[in-house]
Order: sequence, then C-alpha cells, then structure tokens
Amino acid sequence: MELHEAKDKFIQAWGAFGSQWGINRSMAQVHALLLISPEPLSTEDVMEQLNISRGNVNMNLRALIDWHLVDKVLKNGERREFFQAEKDVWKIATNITRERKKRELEPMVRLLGELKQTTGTSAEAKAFKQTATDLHDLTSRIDAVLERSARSDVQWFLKAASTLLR
Amino acid sequence: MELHEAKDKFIQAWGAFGSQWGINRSMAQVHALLLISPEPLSTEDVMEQLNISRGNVNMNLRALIDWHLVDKVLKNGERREFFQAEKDVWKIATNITRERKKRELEPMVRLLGELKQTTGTSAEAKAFKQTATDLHDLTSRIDAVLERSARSDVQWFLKAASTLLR
DNA sequence: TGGAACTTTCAAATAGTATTGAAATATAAT
DNA sequence: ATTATATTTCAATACTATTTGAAAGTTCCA
Repeated sequence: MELHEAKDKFIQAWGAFGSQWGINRSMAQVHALLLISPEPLSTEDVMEQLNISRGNVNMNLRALIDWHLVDKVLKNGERREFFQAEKDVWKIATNITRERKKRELEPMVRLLGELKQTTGTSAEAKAFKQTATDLHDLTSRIDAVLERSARSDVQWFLKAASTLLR
Repeated sequence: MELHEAKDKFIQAWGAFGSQWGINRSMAQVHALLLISPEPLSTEDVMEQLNISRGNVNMNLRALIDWHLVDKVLKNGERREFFQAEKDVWKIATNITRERKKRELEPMVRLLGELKQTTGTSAEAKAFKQTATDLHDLTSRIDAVLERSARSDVQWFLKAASTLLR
C-alpha cells in the first residue's frame, strides 16, 4: 500500500474507532494525524490536511492536550505554536485509561457504593441491592486493576496477564 | 436512600455511562431497568417505566438480546413475551467484552497489520510505519488478553491481576 | 377463517452533537 | 503605539443519531 493511501485509511479508521468509544471523530483524527507525523504540525497544517475549520482544530487540540496525548512545542524564530503527539503507545494507553477512569469509572463506583445502602425489604428492593452490590464489586475491582496498571507499566501488565491466562 | 429514588438514579446513571462509551442511552436504560427487576418485564412494562415508545423498546430489546445481555422468556398462559437481564455481572462483562472485541478491536488489529507493510523510505513513511507497528503490537496484545480472559473466567482474571500488581 | 393481541418495521420528526467561520481577544514585531 | 499575526470564543448551522408512532406483519385462539 502507498503511504498516501495508508495515511488516509489510518486517519479515517482511527476516527471511526474513536467515535465508537465516545471520542469525537475530529479529535481522534487530529490525534491520528499527529501520531503519524514525524514533525510537529501547526494549526494551519492540521486544517489543511484534514479539511476542517480553525475553530474545530483549536478545540480538539486543546482537548488532546488536556488528555495529555499532545504537547505544544515552540520552534524558535516561529511565532506560531506547533503540536506533537506522544508517540509511545504505552503512554497513550495509560493516559487514556487514567483519564477515563477518573472521569467516568470513579463516579460510577461512588454512586454504586451509595446505592448499595438503599432501604427496603421487598423483592424489588432486594434485587436492586443485589445488583448494586455486584456491580459495585465488579467496578471497584476493575478500578483497582486499572489504578495499579496505570501506576506501573502497562506493557509489563499485559505480558504478565497473558502469561497468567495461558 | 429510598428505593424509588435509587432506581431512578441508577437508570439515569447507567444510561449516561453507556453513552459515554458509545452505547445508546435508551439501550443502557432498558438494560438497567431489567437488571434491577426481579421479574421479567414485558414491552409494555418497559415503555411505561422509562416513558419511551414501543418502537424504541422493541429495537433496544432486540439489540440487548443480540449482545446476549437479555433473554426472552415465556410465561405460560401468557401470549406476550417477557424479557429478563442476565444478572451475573461477570457474564455481563464477558459478553460486552467479547462483542466489542469482535466488532471493533479485531477489525482494527487487522487494518494495522496491513498498514505496517506500507511502502516508502521517507521520514514520513518511517514515522507512519513505526506508529502502525507499535499500535499493532499494542492492540494485538490487548486482543490476546481479552480473548483469554473471555474464555476463562473474568473474576479469576481480575483477582489474579490484582495480586500480580500489588 | 376472522379478528384480537402482540411484535416489527421504517419514514418522518426530534433531539443531540459537532463544525463552521467570523468577531473578539491576545501576542509579538516594528 | 500601531500593525500584523496568531489564537480563542461562540452563535449559527450542519450533521448524525435517536425516537416516535402509525402501518404492516405475525401469531394465536375461538
């Protein structure tokens, strides 16, 4: 496959993949573009290559920086800001995991912890409490595993897990 | 907290959580409702409790069945179909994992495998191939871990992983 | 066989989300 | 201080996804 075609396929696929997981398409595409670019790119570069507006690029670059997936870099003698993606895929995975855990999983664990203590003795109340308890156990456990794998090294974790499960 | 309030909170939260992960809100809410219901519910029941249309309920129940998260059950003497959720949270986690892996992760792994073989020797081509290779390694590894943990038992896996990472 | 009960379909409406682009703001150079 | 360049904001718009609801389809029973 030729580079041009391959780049394009990758950007499209990464965008589609992201949107299936609740990450907006443009953000995923900007990320993809920066991932495969050996040099940092300017806002203008991203606009041109992806054919999206200045506002859109700006907003998504800021979001990517917020997720620690992209850094601003300054070139000397250049007024504009340039942007480069974190290239280490393990770091990428860790950062995404850490953010989503913090923003989505932790609040859910907290809520389930509260819901476990619902009052009532009816069949309905019992079923509810059981579900809340089970889900709380599951989510806490996932939370704990992610916490530890984010702290330590994801690569090592995956290797260890593969071995464990052989 | 009272049951009524707790149920409501749970359904809302599960719906919001789902939509952050690319699962539509109604589907997640129908799932939540069935999860906390000790008895199977009819289409009509779900319509009333969630205030959503017949068509919507029907479509999402079918989707949940497709994901193996909900089963049709027949009550004898009853013409209507009833629906009950799988209550074992480990099975729920396994089924969701299995489906998403199959539908989303596997195609991505396949694509990255192809993209690794892109032609070209420019800096751009090299950066591209490196990224594709790294991502292919990462996604394949995740794929392998999920494959094994889906085959075996998720609970055991999480316990083992927690221990490993202590 | 007719018709009541229930389920499914799908085009149209609605709601939700993302994107644009131009104005406002900020920053740097002269 | 003025101008040129770059960045940010945000109301308007475009786009996508979801939901509705009525019609069509199916199944069961008398």
